[in-house]
Amino acid sequence: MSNKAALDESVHWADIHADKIIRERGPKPEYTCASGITPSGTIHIGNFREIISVELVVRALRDRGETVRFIYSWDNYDVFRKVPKNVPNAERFAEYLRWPIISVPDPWETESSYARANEVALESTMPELGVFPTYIYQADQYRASVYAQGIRTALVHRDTIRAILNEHRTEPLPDAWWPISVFSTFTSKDTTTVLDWDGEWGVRYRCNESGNEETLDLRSTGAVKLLWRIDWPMRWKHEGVDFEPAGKEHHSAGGSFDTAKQIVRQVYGQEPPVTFKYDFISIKGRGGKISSSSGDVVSVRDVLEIYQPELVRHLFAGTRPNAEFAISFDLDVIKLYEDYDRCERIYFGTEEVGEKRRLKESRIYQLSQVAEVPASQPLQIPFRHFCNLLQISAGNIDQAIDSFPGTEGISDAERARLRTRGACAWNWINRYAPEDFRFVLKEGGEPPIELDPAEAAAVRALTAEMRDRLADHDEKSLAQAIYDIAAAQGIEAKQLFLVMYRILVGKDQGPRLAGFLLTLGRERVLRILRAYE
RNA sequence: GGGCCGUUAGCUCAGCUGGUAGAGCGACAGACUCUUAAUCUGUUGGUCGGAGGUUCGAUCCCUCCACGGCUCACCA
Repeated sequence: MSNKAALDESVHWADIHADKIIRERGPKPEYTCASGITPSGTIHIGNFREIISVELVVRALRDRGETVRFIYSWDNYDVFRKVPKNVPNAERFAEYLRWPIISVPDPWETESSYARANEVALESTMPELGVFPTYIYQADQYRASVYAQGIRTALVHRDTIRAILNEHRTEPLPDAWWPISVFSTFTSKDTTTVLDWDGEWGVRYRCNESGNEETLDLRSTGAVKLLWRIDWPMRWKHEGVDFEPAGKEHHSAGGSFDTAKQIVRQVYGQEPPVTFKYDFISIKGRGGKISSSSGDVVSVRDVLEIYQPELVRHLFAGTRPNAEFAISFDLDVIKLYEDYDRCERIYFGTEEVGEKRRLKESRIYQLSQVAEVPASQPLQIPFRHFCNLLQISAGNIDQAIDSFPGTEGISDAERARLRTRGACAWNWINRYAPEDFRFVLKEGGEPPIELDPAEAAAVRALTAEMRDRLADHDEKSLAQAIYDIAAAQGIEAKQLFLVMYRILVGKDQGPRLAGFLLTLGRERVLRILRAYE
């Protein structure tokens, strides 16, 4: 599947777009794929769709032998417009309104700025997901006057740009409109009025609060910034962007992508990048869109605590970008882990499916890998079973792994992956699993529960079975033995199950008993049952 | 008002460049004298939103319409 023919046949959206980029942009020694966002709030899983979409296309291009530059632009020179709800001491932060977010202190007091805090939260999770963009910080770029020429070009074509923007506006932009904003060197705020431009590098403005006026040189100042709708096409030109997707809010006629396309052509003399539109992601059970300003968001880290990295990639690789989907933390988690495991078995041929399905699933599996595809099928511990093993081991992940048959000889890498899955399973059990899924194993020192004579005899018989003949049993035969014991004592099997669960976990139900007893093992079962012998 | 997307079995959705439809779940039946949306087997199930058009042939292309949703028109 890694050969070229298979890639050409692939109908995966990442491959289709990779082919489209090569076709439309022509052969290039290096393709630039861009992504970016404003770190003006917690970066949530919806924002992540931007990065992962680019990542998957980048992967597809590289699979074709292309060299790719993957850039991620943080617009940390954006304006601090409102104080998010999740910020401590919110009232204290009101004074920073209209400052560039890179100049707003970190409310959590660990990073150099509010913007940086949001950036770090995301950047720190990307390596786990196998995503390694080159980060570009807009504030650094502007402050170093890297975009001076791009700004000047926008000023030269000011009328063209205004006309383009006016095509879709209700109110036309005024004559005094300029494609730039200025951060006052007196107050740090963007509450300024551009007064004039000298036709070269000089921009004169007035600080609305202090009343001061000043002329800045674009080649040396960092205070002048392009407005968003112009900043975007300017950067396409500056970075030579070949591909950049965008959220659906940008892709309507008159939206920012639409006007950026015209501006990059008419002002910067370059063709707009290949693109596609991606839809929003919602959170199942919470309803509605994710709002980063409300503070109640699901971050990438939150998702990684329940879904191992391959699952996260699988979620996005397996869904068309223009389809909305809801991420969920309920019982769906089990199904999604099962889906991933099936996808893996299909890739390795241990589960038979039709050829079309196999090709599709195989490609999704490849794209879901954080690094290289494993050489052989890794050992799978089903998520649900893992949850049971972990509860038996009271959360000891290695112990849970060791109790699973076949884990003796696994490689370090394989064990590492299982550990990650185990951590997710344990988090899920403790935070999201329905009560029915949870249990705490008894130790054996508790006072015995009351049993009638028949129940007591059945429990004794089962204890003896575990002590003397466990080695003879597999799950099926042990299950049969349980029935036989119940029948011999004249009680319903159901009653014996109930009693056993009460003894073992103090609840009326639990994992399927025969398998459960086998997993617990002779020693452990006998310890819990010793008061009933 | 502009633009985009969707409308396929009860539900959630697949259906590459056109050759009269598939999966999972559900429902129903049976099996397992046990259970973690239990598992297994089988059955059921669709005028592919509507009307035209192109074609030997359209779920798939074109036009129009209906319904649903999103988005832009302020900022980013």
